This record gives sequence, C-alpha cells and structure tokens, in this order.
Amino acid sequence: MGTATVSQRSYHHGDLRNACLRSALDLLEEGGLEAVTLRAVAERTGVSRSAPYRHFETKRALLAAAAATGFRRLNDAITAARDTAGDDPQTRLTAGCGAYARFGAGHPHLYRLMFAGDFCEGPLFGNRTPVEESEFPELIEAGNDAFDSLVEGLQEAQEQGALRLRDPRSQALAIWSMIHGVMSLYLDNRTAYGRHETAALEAVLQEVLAIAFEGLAKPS
Amino acid sequence: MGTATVSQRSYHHGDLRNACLRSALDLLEEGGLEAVTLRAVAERTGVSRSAPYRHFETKRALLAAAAATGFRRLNDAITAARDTAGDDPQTRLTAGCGAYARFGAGHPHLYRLMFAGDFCEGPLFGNRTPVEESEFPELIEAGNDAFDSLVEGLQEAQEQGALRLRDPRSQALAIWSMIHGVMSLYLDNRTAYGRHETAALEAVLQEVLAIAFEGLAKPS
DNA sequence: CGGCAAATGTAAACGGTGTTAACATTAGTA
DNA sequence: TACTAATGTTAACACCGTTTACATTTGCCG
Repeated sequence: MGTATVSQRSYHHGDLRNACLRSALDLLEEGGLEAVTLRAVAERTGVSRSAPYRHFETKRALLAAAAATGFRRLNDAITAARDTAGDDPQTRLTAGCGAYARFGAGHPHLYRLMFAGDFCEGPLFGNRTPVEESEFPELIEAGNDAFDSLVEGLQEAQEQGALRLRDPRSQALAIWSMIHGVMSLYLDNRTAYGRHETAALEAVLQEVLAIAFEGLAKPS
Repeated sequence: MGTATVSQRSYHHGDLRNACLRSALDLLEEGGLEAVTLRAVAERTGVSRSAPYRHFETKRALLAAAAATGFRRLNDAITAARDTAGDDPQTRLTAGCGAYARFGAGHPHLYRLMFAGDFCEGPLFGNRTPVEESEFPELIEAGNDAFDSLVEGLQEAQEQGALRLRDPRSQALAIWSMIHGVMSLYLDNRTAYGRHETAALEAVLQEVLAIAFEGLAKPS
C-alpha cells in the first residue's frame, strides 16, 4: 500500500500542542467560550479525546495559553498602530487606544477570556514580582508586556510635555481601567446600543478618552 | 404522630422560588460561581433536584434573577451613601462611587455575575426601548434603575454648577465605564496588588476619579 | 543494527452537571 | 367532594472534564 506520505501522521501528530491551541482559538472565535470543549478541541484537531492532556495539564491550562496568545496579539496590534501614527504623542496614544478597542470588538470572546480572571492567582499588570511562581507564567508575562507598552507611551507623552508628570505606572493603570471598562460594558452588552454597533463603542470611548486626557493634560 | 406543625412543609414548600434564589446567592457568596450548581441549590433548600425547574426555566434564569437582586442591592447602597453625604454635589458623587466600589469589593462573585454578560440579549444601561422584549426583563429593569441613579447624581451636580453641561446620560455612561473598569481589573486580579488589598483598589479608584472630575469639571 | 525507555496517542470508564419525562402529591375550586 | 392545575419526586439522558490502563512510535545507547 502507499508508502507514508509527508502529511500522513499515522500515529504521532508532530505539533499537537500548537494544533490544539489553534483549534481552541478557532472554536472560541466561532462559538464563544461555551463552545470550547476539550472534546471539541480534540475532534477538530483530529485526535482522540484524551490526547490534549499530554500537552495541557488541564482545560484551564489550555485556556490560559489561549489568553496569553491573545495578549501577545493585542500588544502587537497596539504597537503597530502607534508606530504608524506619526509623532504627536497624544495622536500616538489615541491610535493605540483605538487599536485596543478594535481588537476587543473584533475578538470579543478572546478578549473576555483574557480578562476572565480565573487563571492567575497573582496579579498581572504592574507586577514586578514573582512571575515564575504563578500558575501560568506565560500569561502573566504576556499581560505585563502589553501593560509595559502602555507605560512607554505615557512616558513618551510626559517627556514631550503633553501630560502631567506623575508616576506613569499609576497613570497607565488608571487609563487601562477606563478603556477596559468601556470594552467590558460594550462586550457584555451593557451599553446603550446593540452589541455590534461599533459606532456606539467609538462614541463612548472618545468621550472617556476626552475626559481622561483633559484630566491628565498639563495645565496650560 | 405529631400533627402538622406550621413549619412542617411536608410536600409543598410555600415559597420555593425565593428560597432557591437565596440559596443561590449564599452559594455564590461562599464559593463563587462554580459552587452555584442546581443540585447544590436544591440540596441547600432541602428539596429534590428538579424542583427548582418549577420556578426557573433554566439555570441561566436563576442566575439572572440573582443578578437582578444584586443590581437592586447595589442601587440601594449607592443611594443610601449619597443620601447621608451632605450637600456638596462632588462629595455626594464621590460617596456614591465609594459605595459602588465597596459593594463590588464586598460581594465580588455577585458583582461579576451581574456583569457576566451571558443573560441579556438586549442592552442594559441607558436603554429606553423594549424592556419587556428582553429575555430577563427583571434584570434589565434593575440595571437601568441603578444607572438612572447615577444620571440623577450627575444632573444634580450640573445644576449646581460643578460640572460642564453635557448630556448627563453619556457622562454617566463614561463614568460608569471608568469605575467598572477599575472594579473589573481589581476583582479579576489584574491590578498590581493582591486581591484583598483594598488599599490598592482605593488608590486606583481615587486616581481615576480625580482624572475624571478634572476632565468633567467646569473650567474655572 | 537491535532493543529499550520515554514520549505520545487511544480506548474506556468515572463522577458531576444541566435538563427532561413520567409519576406522585397537594391546593384550589366548582 | 371530585377534578384540575400547581408543585414536588424519581430516574434517566447526554455532555463534560478527567483518569487509568493500554498501544504505538520516537530517539537513543549498547
């Protein structure tokens, strides 16, 4: 009979861990968190039900890996937007915030998973202490990296004289809280308009950012 | 044998719906959402496994009722704090926000359930349109009532000249977003300090509120 | 090369969960 | 007092996460 072709994969998969992760992300995007079932992940990957357990100790571990992937993608989206936004620090910050919102609106289930808060025992943003002691260090690190990007943007704005000189870490935490609040209410369908009314999201976000920048601006 | 005493309840419970609701709220407070199992609710109420289904069509309906109770309690806490906060509009607003944060920190699981976003098809805050068409109108109404309290506080502050004159509904949505963002990151263990570090929560909240009031204040 | 241990995948089962169907009991009423 | 609707019970269903025992393959060491 046919000799083993390259894509045959009779028994061993070769990269099952990443394949499961991709299946989980796909299922999440298509059907929300409730669609992400280990059985569904296994079936979609074309493997037996218990195979994923060779690469993820538990379902939470798989979801944590997916959330970490989400933070890395979010960070990429923010930095890319800022890098193509010119020189004005406020424009760069606004571009980053817009990319943040676009990411959340475009991947609502992933965004909610990233902030689901059932993964980390330890804190995430602003954490300088034991990353390795956490249950899912990969997730902690990805989240902190994204936070650091925001801190850099604020420092940049401070140095160019656009913002008051305060601790940029606490400024960053305050701004992140605001934007996350907007996204959270929007994604959880709590705002005044429908779930897919991107216009409503943009309006609220602009109002919040306007208030925030007014409150953070250097008194002229 | 003993004639039926008042509390005998041999077969019919009398107020099983409220009893289940209370059991669910207790289980939620004690063990988080994962502890709220219909079986546990039934057992705690001292009733068979399928009895709750006579009063709640599904588990989601029970959780929605619990979330509505949460919004009513939150509204009560906010208005009580504001009513005992004197006359200064900003003090009254700050007192309301503090009560909001205290409620969330004191009932983290309930707060997260209220904003879990798996109940409403339609929007919640700021909604003037079909409350009855929603899947859980009780929840929509309780959420809108709480939102309206915040709007009233902002109108009050505007009338007394403490805030810029803008649409108080969009101001309220912006402020709610900010505070909810702080609470969400805190409860989901995303902030820079431990979960039960109330001091950290207060610090971030004060920073956010300071920025917000600065941004909303009437230019002097 | 040969064989052997570790890594990886499979099959079948366990307990727990939401939900439903069929049946039992009670309350309200004509 | 009989009948009906409301309410509660028991037993089962499918689905889920997880584990255990077993099968296959890979890689390495002699």
